[in-house]
Amino acid sequence: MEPELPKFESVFSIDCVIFGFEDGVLKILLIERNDPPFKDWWALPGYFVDRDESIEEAAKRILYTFTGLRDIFLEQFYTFGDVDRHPQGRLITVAYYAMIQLNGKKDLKPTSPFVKKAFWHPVSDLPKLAFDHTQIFEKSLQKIKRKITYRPIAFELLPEKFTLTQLQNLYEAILNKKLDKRNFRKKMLNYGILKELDEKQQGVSYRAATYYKFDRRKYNKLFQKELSFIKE
Amino acid sequence: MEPELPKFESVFSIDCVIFGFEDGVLKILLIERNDPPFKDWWALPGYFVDRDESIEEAAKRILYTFTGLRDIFLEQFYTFGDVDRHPQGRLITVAYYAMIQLNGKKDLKPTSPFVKKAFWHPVSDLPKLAFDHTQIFEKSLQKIKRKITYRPIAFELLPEKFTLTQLQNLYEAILNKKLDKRNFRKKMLNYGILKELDEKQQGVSYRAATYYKFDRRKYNKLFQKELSFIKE
DNA sequence: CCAAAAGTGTTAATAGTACACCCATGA
DNA sequence: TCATGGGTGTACTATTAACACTTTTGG
Repeated sequence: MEPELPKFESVFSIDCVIFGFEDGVLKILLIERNDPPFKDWWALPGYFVDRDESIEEAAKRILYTFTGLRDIFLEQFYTFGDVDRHPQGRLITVAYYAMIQLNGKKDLKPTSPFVKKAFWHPVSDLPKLAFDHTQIFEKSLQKIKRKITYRPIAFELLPEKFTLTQLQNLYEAILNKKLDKRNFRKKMLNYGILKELDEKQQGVSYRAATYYKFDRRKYNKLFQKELSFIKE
Repeated sequence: MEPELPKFESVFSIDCVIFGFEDGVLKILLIERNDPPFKDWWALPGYFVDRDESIEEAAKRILYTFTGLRDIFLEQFYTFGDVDRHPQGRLITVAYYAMIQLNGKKDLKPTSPFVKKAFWHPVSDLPKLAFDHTQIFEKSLQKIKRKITYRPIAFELLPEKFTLTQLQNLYEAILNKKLDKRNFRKKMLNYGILKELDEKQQGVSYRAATYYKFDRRKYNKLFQKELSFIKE
């Protein structure tokens, strides 16, 4: 048997960058803080991890109590630990990002007393955020820019049915550059991971676009070998 | 002024996966632990972060005291925080990897009392490691496999002067697959980031290979836009 | 002269890029 | 009939993949 060793306590937190996409605009979820430090500031949803929950569980719990959102796939992307990043002492934060279908998830219902409100905000126009959250956001954007080029994570941001133009707008919003329409469509359709639906747009005053669906099964077969997904 | 807030104390640690390359074999640096828990086990170099040092400073300090290695570029790649990953309580660990030129750095001189010895071990044949270090190593390998395909981090593992065959062997060791010699050379030379030297191998009983040097300046110009570096 | 690794080119297939007009729809 | 976005093809270039023999060197 090993001798009895002292127990230690850890204090650490998580922050979440939740991306959504609406009206061709890339947004993230912010909260207004209800408590000091940074009371009344806008911030990323984040809080302390309980001692008996995994980091991911914590991320999910905090996201739920801060926003009412559930069942979201979160991916860890970086850990921030500068000595002076929190006024109450040394605190490290494990940061996660997620991408969600924003439609139908507009009315956010925080139940946590630490949150005054939760809301979506365009990434192109972010104000100064609490703590080092601006830096955390920037790192997350950097990560997803890279990731959408080799993994089809962008589909997470779109509704079940979407048009190719919506998909292209999303890529353009994340990569922050224009793409060629014909080449984009050719490429996306070539992968064979989009299923064309019979359904078309309704009630638009221009030619109705065809809806497509992401075919996750075909994707899984195709991308087991981790191919490059789109060139930069 | 904001009201006085309670201070908190964090306990967390770092672990390092240090890659080296020698005789065509990819290796990592292990230590033999001198203290419980997992006394006498082999482990990744890692220890607690001091309260007034950044995570990266801690990683450098710990690596130095555990191995005698200095001035190494460390890159954070993941944070491990399962509830039961450490027998003394909840502990999260920020993991870093580094790639170093192994030649001339074979005699490792740990000064820390927590370390019995430090040594290089082939990755192809790792024993069971302390804590969740096997899992940490596997994640690091996954990360560098991806990274060498778009960034020339592999050069860090080679001596200043190297032959194209050495470079190819390294890629093959990391990716764990054979590459075509002609295509590999063509591609590497095409990037224009290798400088051919006048020098050739000495004293080999076969045609002497030309030495090359990595041209960091040209690389920086070329890869500002983060191109894809090698296809998988 | 043998063993061992260095070094070298071509071809075919695939993927990427650049580019402009007609189509369908509702108002 | 007009405004709006949907939808389409071709030619060129670049990249990738497959593939085998000659050269140099020391022993």
